[in-house]
Amino acid sequence: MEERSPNKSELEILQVLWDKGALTAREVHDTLSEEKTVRYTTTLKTMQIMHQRAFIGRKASGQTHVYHALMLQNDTESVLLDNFLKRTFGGSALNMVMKALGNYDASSEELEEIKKMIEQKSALKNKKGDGESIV
Amino acid sequence: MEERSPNKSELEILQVLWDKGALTAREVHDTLSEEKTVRYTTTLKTMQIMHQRAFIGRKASGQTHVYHALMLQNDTESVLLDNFLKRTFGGSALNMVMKALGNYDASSEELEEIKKMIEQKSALKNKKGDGESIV
DNA sequence: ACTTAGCTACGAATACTATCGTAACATTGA
DNA sequence: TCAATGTTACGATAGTATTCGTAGCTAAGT
Repeated sequence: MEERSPNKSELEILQVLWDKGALTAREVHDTLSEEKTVRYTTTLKTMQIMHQRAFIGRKASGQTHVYHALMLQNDTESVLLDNFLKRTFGGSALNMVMKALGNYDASSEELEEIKKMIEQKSALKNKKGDGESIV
Repeated sequence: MEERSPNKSELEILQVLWDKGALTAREVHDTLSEEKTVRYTTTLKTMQIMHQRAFIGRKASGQTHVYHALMLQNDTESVLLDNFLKRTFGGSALNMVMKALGNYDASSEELEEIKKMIEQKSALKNKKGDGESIV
């Protein structure tokens, strides 16, 4: 089995593919180059490894390959979040959320969005508890 | 300069020290051993490196050393959170908080706690805006 | 035909992480 | 005294991550 998560540089590449869809190694590299300096063969090599690990798929198009993400962004983020949570906050999502809220400045709209989410979850919780037998 | 953050095993050790205060390598190792199997010299070696990196301090006590954390838990968690946020969520605390809320089951009390935090921040935001000149 | 440019494949160097074994020394108890 | 035990220090190894250079192939332009 040995299913693993993407490492730092692999994640960067996945994010480009999630953002822009299917791309050649050259296109991914050009995008990454806007952020950091790196050789083309480095990007290519990393993508070849990712292909081998089945993180991304590819289709031949003439002499080049067009790559696409095989991992879902949502799933990957959840796994990474869970790992990070365990590692850094002893698995307490509450602690992390509270710290995030404390450390970062959210706009009123964002705060409202989070509040809505919480009220929704609270409502669901009450509903569940209503008249249900104890399990 | 080259200030770095603790890696996985270093963080585990820091967490023990944060939790229990100043301890010998043996005591840290015994604590870690409850969770995973690892040799004593591995723990010691890691702590020696951490001492060299000034992550932890130590005082001689007879032939042994008593170690204590030099990094504050709060600061370290914030730095790690910030790194993780940038790396995985493109720096969007909102995205991460929403995903955490969606993925993990919080108790009513916890949801209430988060809600309180949000309302507090919202209030502060409105207050700030009130009658202040534009900066 | 030949040069240039772009592509893939892959070996290799480097750094970081994690782990362990061994040596050297001190302490303690029989 | 001496064997057993516990401690520090540190070299060595294995695995992972990251990066780059080179070789070989193909397409295109001249």
